[in-house]
Amino acid sequence: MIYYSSYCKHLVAVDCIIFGFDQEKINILLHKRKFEPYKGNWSLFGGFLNEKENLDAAAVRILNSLTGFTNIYLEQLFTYGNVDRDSERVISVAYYALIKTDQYSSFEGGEYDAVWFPLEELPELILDHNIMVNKALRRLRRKASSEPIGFELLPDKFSLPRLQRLYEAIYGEDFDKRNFRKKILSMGLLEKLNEKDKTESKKGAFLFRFDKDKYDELIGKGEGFEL
Amino acid sequence: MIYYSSYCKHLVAVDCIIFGFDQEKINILLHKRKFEPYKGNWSLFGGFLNEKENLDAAAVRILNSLTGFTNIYLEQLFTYGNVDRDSERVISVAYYALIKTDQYSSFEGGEYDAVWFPLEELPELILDHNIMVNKALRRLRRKASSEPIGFELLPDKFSLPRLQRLYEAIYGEDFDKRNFRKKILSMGLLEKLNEKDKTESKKGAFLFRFDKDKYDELIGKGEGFEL
DNA sequence: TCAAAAGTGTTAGTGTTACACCCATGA
DNA sequence: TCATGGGTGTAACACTAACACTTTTGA
Repeated sequence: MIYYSSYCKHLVAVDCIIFGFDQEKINILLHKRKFEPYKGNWSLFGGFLNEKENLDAAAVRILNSLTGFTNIYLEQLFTYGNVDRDSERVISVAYYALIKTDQYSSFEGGEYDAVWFPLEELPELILDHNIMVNKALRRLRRKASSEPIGFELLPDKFSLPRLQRLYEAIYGEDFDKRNFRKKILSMGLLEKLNEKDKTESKKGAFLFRFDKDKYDELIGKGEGFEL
Repeated sequence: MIYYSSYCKHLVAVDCIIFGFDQEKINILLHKRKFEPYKGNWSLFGGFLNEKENLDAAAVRILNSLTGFTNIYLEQLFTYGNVDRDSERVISVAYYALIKTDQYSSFEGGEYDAVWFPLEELPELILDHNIMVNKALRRLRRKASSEPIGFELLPDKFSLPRLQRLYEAIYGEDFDKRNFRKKILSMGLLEKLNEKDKTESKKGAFLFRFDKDKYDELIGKGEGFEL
């Protein structure tokens, strides 16, 4: 039985803000739009929702088809629904993604024609995409201090100096090395490995791994991640 | 010029979670659905997005047409887009609203056929509306501690005991009276009036008013509300 | 041997929590 | 006069922030 046929229907798009970390700063992946209108201008990765497709699934599909990424952290951000935000009336549901860039190293300039831009050097984007990026960044900052999403931007094994540089990049400020270690280790969520990362120093820095099981256990007890 | 005509269109709905505070507990306003499907079942207040209507405007319109409320706090919550969430494929953008219930006192049972339910006694709602309510409550809890949205649930003038009861209701736990006062007053955002509320005690409690100008000033300095 | 990054503890200060009594008033 | 809720200060404790030197090792 069809009940809602008298109501008007709308185009629904999904746009993805993709964050990556290159050991030094947070970057956003952009590409030049492939279709009209605004063809050739810098844009987030977006597409339209299909007829029998869950919203989250559309985000995964669009991300994969435009970048090749699979199995990445993806979270709904906000829905933009002003009538005049695009040349036609389109509702856009924005998602943001966190990429472990080490898994997609030789990426730039490849088949996907995507370019990483540092946060401070973003070009002008089409439509309201700059606004979306801003909101995504605020969300990333908030979430990174209350949930362990930062690890989604790092390889599975990482050194503490690298983790610290990540958080410094996210918040745009420097932290004290000793205080940072103390706090992050005191949560008991990092497993220290018997390996070192020697790419950044001669001495080498011990590698750690985020312990998801222990995190789930803490969540069960009403505790969790707090930086 | 029309570019997007080949893409499929979708029904887009707006659903509103309406919070109120009755001096004792947090309530949610519900009504029995007026149309098929699920007619007669408990439901949030919802409707469909019109053709040339901003998303926020639709939320305002729907809220007003179903409850008579005007000029209330309204914020986008989340967008629900699973294919099977309704009997037909409908994308629903959820909003939550905070009501100063004193402004709508003789409301229940009136022309709008709406009923306030305490949080702990919610009935089963249609579709994914219970999930929406849960998410709204989590959002309310998070926001109430970092932004002065609690005042949207109180009359313009309120006593500190009442403000405290509000926060206790939101978080479901009791706070120490002296610590609560100390913290909230130390922000310097409450203006003490020369009036007392004598409805709750013989002695009477001084009334305060939230000072929005001072809050905006603090925000400009990078500070703000933190409970 | 030296440059460059990794690793390590302590202290002062700040904020948080816990706690008990007097006050004002209407019934 | 007494029952009810309003209003007030302090001390222990926990957490945060500031700070400097030693270690390792490849070049």
